Amino acid sequence: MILQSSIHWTRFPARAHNGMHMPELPEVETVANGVHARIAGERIVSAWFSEKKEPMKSPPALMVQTLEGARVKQVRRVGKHIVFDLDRPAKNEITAVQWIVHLGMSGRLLVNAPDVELAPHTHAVLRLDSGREVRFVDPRRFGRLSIERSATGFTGPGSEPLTITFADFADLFRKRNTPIKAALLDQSSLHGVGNIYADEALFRAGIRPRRKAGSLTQVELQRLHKSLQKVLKEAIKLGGSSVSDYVDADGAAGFFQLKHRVYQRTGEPCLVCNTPIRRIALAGRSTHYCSKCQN
DNA sequence: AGGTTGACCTGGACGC
DNA sequence: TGCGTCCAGGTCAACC
Repeated sequence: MILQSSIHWTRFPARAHNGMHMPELPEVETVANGVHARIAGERIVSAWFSEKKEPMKSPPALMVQTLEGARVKQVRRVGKHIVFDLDRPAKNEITAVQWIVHLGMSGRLLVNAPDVELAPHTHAVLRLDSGREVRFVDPRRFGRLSIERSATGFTGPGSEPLTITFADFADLFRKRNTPIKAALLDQSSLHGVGNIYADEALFRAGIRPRRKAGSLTQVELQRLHKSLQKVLKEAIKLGGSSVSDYVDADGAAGFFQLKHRVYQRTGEPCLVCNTPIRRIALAGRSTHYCSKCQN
């Protein structure tokens, strides 16, 4: 629908939104793919970790011991985690060995030439045999770094939103008494969905964030399943267009917000019905919705 | 047991 | 300029 009079609307003080990091599923996938394209097949010559304890979920000594000498087979996304599948020199082990990176709220994973100055809040540096370095930078230190060793490999806390069947998706919400938005954010059922895409998927499905998950009808669940997968895939596709320099230059700034229909649009007119978008607090997060389009 | 709330951190925007 | 307040893409432990 074309909004003929859009230029007449008062622009709310559009909080200049530093859209530099967006570590939800589409962003994490973009980063993982970008790092994979740059370093797959390379060997890690040495590893260094900062003294800050917060981002270290495994002991730094264990991470150094595991990473040094290992070859990076693959870098991929699982939920909101970035998984480095490692090949180790003397592998007489049956278990998979992986380095797991979670970006938290402000984490960044960079591939830099060694002469590029270390950014403030750098907490990990892996030097590769090409001479380049993988660097983990995280001002807020909500990110997490760990080693995973298990027979099955890291599978994440929940189900993958992109591939889950409708039947399994519906089962996640059937008996739950929590608001649907809180249920979408619960990583142990569905992993990868964060605050932006929860709001955006609920808007596209026409469902209010505060509705009890268990109260959704079959039709509403179908709309939600479809909307969620669609919005995540669309975001990945858009992120993908800036993959070429994202890890070097955080070039994704301001990109996804072009597609936001409710997230951080408080007070601005709904793109469908012109009703001002509302903002409420739910599950400790700011939540945005249209009171007319979502029921 | 499932659901809810605050704590964990830094830094940028904004108001006075 | 400076200082206080609010806010941020995420989890968890500790409650009820």
